[in-house]
Amino acid sequence: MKVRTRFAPSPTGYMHIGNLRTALYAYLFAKKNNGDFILRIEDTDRARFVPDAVDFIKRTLKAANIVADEGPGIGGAYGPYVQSERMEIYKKYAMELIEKGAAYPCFCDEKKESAANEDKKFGGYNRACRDIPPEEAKARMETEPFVVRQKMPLTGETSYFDVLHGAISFNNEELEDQILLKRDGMPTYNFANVIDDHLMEVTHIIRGAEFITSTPKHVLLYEALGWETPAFIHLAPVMGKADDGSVSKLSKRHGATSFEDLVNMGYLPEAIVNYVALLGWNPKNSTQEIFSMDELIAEFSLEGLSKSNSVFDYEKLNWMNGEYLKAMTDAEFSKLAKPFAGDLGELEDNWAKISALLKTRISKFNEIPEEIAFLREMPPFDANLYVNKRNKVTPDFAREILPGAIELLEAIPDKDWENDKLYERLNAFITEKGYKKGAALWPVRISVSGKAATPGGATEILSILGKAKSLERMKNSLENLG
RNA sequence: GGCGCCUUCGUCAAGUGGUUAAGACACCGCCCUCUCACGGCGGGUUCAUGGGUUCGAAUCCCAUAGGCGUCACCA
Repeated sequence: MKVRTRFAPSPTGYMHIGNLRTALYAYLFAKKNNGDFILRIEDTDRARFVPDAVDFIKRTLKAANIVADEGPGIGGAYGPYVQSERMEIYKKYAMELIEKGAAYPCFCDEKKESAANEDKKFGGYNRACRDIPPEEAKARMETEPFVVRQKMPLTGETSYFDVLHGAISFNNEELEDQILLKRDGMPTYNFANVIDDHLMEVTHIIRGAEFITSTPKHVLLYEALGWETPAFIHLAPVMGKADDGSVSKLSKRHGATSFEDLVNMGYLPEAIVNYVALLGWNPKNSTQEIFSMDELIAEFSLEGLSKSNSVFDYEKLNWMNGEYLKAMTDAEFSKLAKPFAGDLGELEDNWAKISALLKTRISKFNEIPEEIAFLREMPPFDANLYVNKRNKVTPDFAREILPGAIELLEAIPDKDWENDKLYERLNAFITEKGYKKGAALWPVRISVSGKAATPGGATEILSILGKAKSLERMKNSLENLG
């Protein structure tokens, strides 16, 4: 039998990182087994419907390089793939269950139903509806508003096998007569889900652990319909860590939690996918951590899934993103990083040089503006910045060396104002004077950057700034030294 | 609260009765070095607790604790 998995989000206009991971695993499993991956939109809650959310989901999956074989706008033999377009189908099966006596319509008014009632089993209203004869039910359904409920067993237990967790069972007493069709005619998640997964021939349901406790309801539905149950795989949730060290389900208070947020911060989609893949899954027999999508597909297996919660760790994501950045060519990096650089003004022409220096120094693109701020504008700084213990540099030494360095640089023609030549000249000067290279170049770099740490060394910064600006900065710095 | 799932370094995790309990991030040290970073080398820190079973337990069983989830005409 061909493996078929699905990702079935509700259209909220937001792709939580946990959902992305669920989609990824479903996709990887399908592809690993030469199966199909289906996108299905579960938009049965009219109140929460967000316009354009379907497009958003599709764009997100595309950016993440998760490709659906079937879905809205993609096509496939099992459509439509949007639940609101499948109303007739759900209605048909609901009627079938009513005929069978496995479900029944409830005509009680909404208020009464929602009122608290000790008889929870029947949703807080009278259980008499349960025994309504099918004929009478059908007649009243023509004129009165109703919901359809499934008759749940009063005793015994329902169990199922979860590929990850093994056998799980629940007492049927815990289950109330679940609603199949809502008052507005829409199916509930529990109902539509079962119908669609069966009709779309889904073989493996990969979804979040929050569905563990509602799965017995689904199982009872499969049984009532006389259908075989698919395999269930319930994934442990992704947690976030708060500043106080406490851990809870990943949410806004932990910072960015959607794929889009992360991309906007300057993380690469490939790196996010790679990191998320490893949050709750690991390749057996290997310590590899950097994976392309194809490698993930090749390595993926259900055995590598973790049963326990995992905590989203920005530090590790940073590292991984940095690995992807470093693996890029300078040209690729330069191009992708550019939109994060802001207005470069006169530095525009030197972006290639600047970005090359940035590549090994940032973990994500949004660090760029701060990294290069000193190039736009000389930051004010204190003479103590000239102090460098390791090279035994002091402000006095800066006073000593700077005038000579300025004089030397001033003599260099514009055409020779580039890194290699600058380095060569400065080096010759340093050797001649008997200075140590590290010690001599430190004050130069400070005088021109005003920062203890910079992307690029002294000569690289000089070359980016250009002769005029460099000398202006050096002279000012020397003057400020007094 | 009932029910359910889970529990190896701070974090991601390997491990399925006998291991010096992998590896990675982060952290620390050294080397490299025109600062920082990159790169190289090295280091510390872990089996939630208490009982069993066993010659032997991170691995099996029970209990406790803690975390998470779920109890909707939301998914």
